[in-house]
Amino acid sequence: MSDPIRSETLLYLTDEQLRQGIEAMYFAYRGFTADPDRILESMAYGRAHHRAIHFINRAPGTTVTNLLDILGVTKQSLNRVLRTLIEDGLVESRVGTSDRRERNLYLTEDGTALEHRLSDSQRARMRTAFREAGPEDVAGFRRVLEAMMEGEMKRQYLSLRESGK
Amino acid sequence: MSDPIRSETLLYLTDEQLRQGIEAMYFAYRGFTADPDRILESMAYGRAHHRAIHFINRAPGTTVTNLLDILGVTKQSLNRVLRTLIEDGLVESRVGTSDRRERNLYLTEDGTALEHRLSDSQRARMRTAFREAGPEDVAGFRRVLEAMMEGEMKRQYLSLRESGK
DNA sequence: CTTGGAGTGTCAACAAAGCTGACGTATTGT
DNA sequence: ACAATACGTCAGCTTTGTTGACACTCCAAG
Repeated sequence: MSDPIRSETLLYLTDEQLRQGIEAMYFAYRGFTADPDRILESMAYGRAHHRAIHFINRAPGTTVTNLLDILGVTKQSLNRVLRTLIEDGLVESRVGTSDRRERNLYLTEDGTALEHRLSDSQRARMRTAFREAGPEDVAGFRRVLEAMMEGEMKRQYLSLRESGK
Repeated sequence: MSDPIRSETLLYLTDEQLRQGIEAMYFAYRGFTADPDRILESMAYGRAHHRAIHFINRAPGTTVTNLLDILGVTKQSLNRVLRTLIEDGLVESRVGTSDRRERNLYLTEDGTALEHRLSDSQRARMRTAFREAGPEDVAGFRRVLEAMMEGEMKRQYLSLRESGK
């Protein structure tokens, strides 16, 4: 407290700084979801469909249980979303080869097309923000976000990150 | 493209890097809301109540219209939340002094107490993440988030930021 | 002083997306 | 043979968002 160096160093941890971080997170997340939301609302879909499509594309052949773990919702909730996507021909559900109780999920051609539209718009905003900020800031952005995740989610994030080529 | 320096510098803008940024945002936001959500679910409240309480605390005496602008919801939706908070004695709605059509919103003692519980838990996580990352990373985090906001929301964020002592 | 419009509150009806609980079926492994 | 697992589905409830309509208060301009 009386150490000027220490209090200087820790200025970024004041309640006011933390509050600004909280509000930044709130407003930025709204920007983050705004573009896909606009595309989705023109169809009969919502954010839940987007999340399912994203992670099926991310890990083709994933099982329903795996998707439930990643999304952290109940199977009833996921099933409602998944059913419409399958009915609309965006997602294909194939009986598992090794374990035939499982269903492996894949995007169809149409599903892939929608995924591209959605992720293109989201990446465009992310790219603009990243370019505006620069590589150093992006590294900091990533480190802070990773430190903010809960244990189990962080594990899943890192495992997706690792499988990402 | 054929310039090695340029392609080196722009490596952080590859689609894979952007996708990881998107997933980091998704998982981090869930961590970000997890603690307040746990507190709120024990009462009859949800995230919408939290947001109202946060911004009323942030700008005491704010009007309903101002709050609508910040939160980006319809007045019917906000009104439902606001009504329960007023009934439960957490928020006070005073008739405006200069313009008596307006309602100035304030937290009561109980409202302030709940605000503290909520923001304490959220700040604790933010503080841990900030400390884990360090001041440079936090600056980057903030700059990227600001670049990610939509125009109108960024305006509101900056104006809150400015009024923050 | 009247009148138009802004700020607010509220009613009804509806939708998206989460939840719990219960049950059925197919399949697997012990 | 039987218990456990993976999945699907029915029914019902909650929160939080949406439209549309209407009433009231009040300010300001004509």
